[in-house]
Amino acid sequence: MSGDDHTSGDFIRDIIDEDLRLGKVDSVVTRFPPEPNGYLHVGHAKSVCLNFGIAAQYGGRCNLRMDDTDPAGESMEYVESIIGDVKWLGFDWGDRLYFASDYFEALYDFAVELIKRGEAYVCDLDAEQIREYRGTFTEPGRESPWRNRSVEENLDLFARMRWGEFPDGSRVLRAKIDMASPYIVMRDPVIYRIKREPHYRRGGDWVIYPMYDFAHCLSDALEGVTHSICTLEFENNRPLYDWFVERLIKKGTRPRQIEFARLNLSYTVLSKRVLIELVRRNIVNGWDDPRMPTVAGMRRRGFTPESIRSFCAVIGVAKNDNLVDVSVLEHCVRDDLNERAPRAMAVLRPLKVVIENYPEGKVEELKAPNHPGKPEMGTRRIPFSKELYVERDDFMEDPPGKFHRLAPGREVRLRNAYVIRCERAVKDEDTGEIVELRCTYDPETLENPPSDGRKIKGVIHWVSTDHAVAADVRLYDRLFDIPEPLGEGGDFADHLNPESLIRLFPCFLERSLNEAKPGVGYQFERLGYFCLDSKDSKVGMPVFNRIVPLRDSWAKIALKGSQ
RNA sequence: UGGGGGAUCGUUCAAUGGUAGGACAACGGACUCUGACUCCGUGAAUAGAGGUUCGAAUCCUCUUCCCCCAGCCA
Repeated sequence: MSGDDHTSGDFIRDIIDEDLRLGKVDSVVTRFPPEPNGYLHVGHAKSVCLNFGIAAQYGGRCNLRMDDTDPAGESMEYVESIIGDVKWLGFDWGDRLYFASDYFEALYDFAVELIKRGEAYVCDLDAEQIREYRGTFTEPGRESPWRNRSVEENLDLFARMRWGEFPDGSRVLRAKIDMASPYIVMRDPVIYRIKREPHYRRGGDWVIYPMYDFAHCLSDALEGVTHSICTLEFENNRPLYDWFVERLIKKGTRPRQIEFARLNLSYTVLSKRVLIELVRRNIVNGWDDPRMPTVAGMRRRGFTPESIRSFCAVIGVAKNDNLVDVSVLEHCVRDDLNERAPRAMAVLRPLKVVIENYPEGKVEELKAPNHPGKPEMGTRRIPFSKELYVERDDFMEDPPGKFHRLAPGREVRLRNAYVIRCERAVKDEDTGEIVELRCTYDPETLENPPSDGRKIKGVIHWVSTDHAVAADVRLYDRLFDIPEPLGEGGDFADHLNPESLIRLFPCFLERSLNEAKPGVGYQFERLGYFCLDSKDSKVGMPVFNRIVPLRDSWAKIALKGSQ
């Protein structure tokens, strides 16, 4: 099942249903409002699916808005990556790509209005003083000595702030609310600061920038957003959100903020700060490293947009803090790929096999289905010859009873080909390493079970040595080796999984994989899902990423046996 | 510590006064030219204590635990 369209009610949809029923709103408008100072990750994907999913379900609209009110760290590179990622996830915002930075003039006017109402003032306290005046959780704050400037003076000062008369940090505009409020955010919050940092879109147009609490709610209102969905940490800010909106928005439906719990995923991190650090410290190879939980990383890894949407639907939406196990994500990826991925054979850790009774120089083109459950996906031809590669793991010199693979004297089915019997293993005289298997085949067993009725339990994959395509294969695993790398203090870097990337070379792929395209997942039978790497593949030297391994119940059995 | 939120199988989401259910994970079995997929089955939860009610995860009271807020970040 790869359906991501089951949108059974969550508490947000309940609220919307109620707002609709009571006539509070007559249509639904949402928005996805990233700040372009980093790449989107799977946590953002949850929000994207929520916002766009709700808009689609209610026949409404969802805007894509860059929340670019702090020029430090923001860039066009991030804007472009965000646009590409949301699009790739399968969502469409029509012509409604908006930028908070396009609202700077309107926002400035709102601030002026607030000053005129006597509800905002220019404060000359510096950052440290403002903090001291703010009070603590248990003690109320004190009023700024600049709190009661006249409207005229505030108007004049704010205009001069805008035109660059004052140095950075020397003054701020504050809302005049309540220095004793138990909501810290209501204690005369700063709404404009002076910051001479060029804006990636506005250049040096502005030296003052609005703060989130001021800009976000008003941007929502300007866009006609009805339901402003954000994460739980903004719950404390909701009174301030409403305070601005009530005062400054007179017409139309006022936006309503609803908070939900952000996604946490085990064995990885979804903190923008940490993700940036992983990139900067070269712990990973860029934002799109296939181990990254970024949308770009998952895309390069080979995850499908359908699987990510399905994941977002399956995990649900609530207000509980959560830590979703990555196995859920992996399940969604397998579930989708199992349906769509063509099958192929590839040997990752090759061991040579010589079929002693197979004619020298003979090549048969054997027929293989591209998907055992879907005949409509067709068949392909696979060359078979006297010399093959099989997986080293598929041979044991002295195997336990439950091992259904090759061992001296044992028979297995070669997938899509013959039953072979291992006669002996050839070892390197010096090292004792097994370098080759000598086998015989049963010519009657192509597309047939053995005629004498003997049961062949094992089936292994293989590739003809002369026809194989050499490739570089990268096995990816979780980035961290503990479920919560940011759990109890310490450095997350101490918990990196040393096996998060394993490079295998040379691996041998069946010939048909020469036609593989990046982004298209293949199932390498008995191994997992793989796709051609979009960046590092070269003509003549393909690079394949392992998207996710197949479930491996033998590994469990083997593990138990060894314990 | 003031305030804002939250507690349901191992994890996650449901149940909106009427049989606590699904998914993932785990375990057992069947099937199998992928030890995959699929199918069948098993175990597994209402934070605690009181109260209201014929009946409480749900309503009330108290308690406990967890998260968030004292950036001129978002």
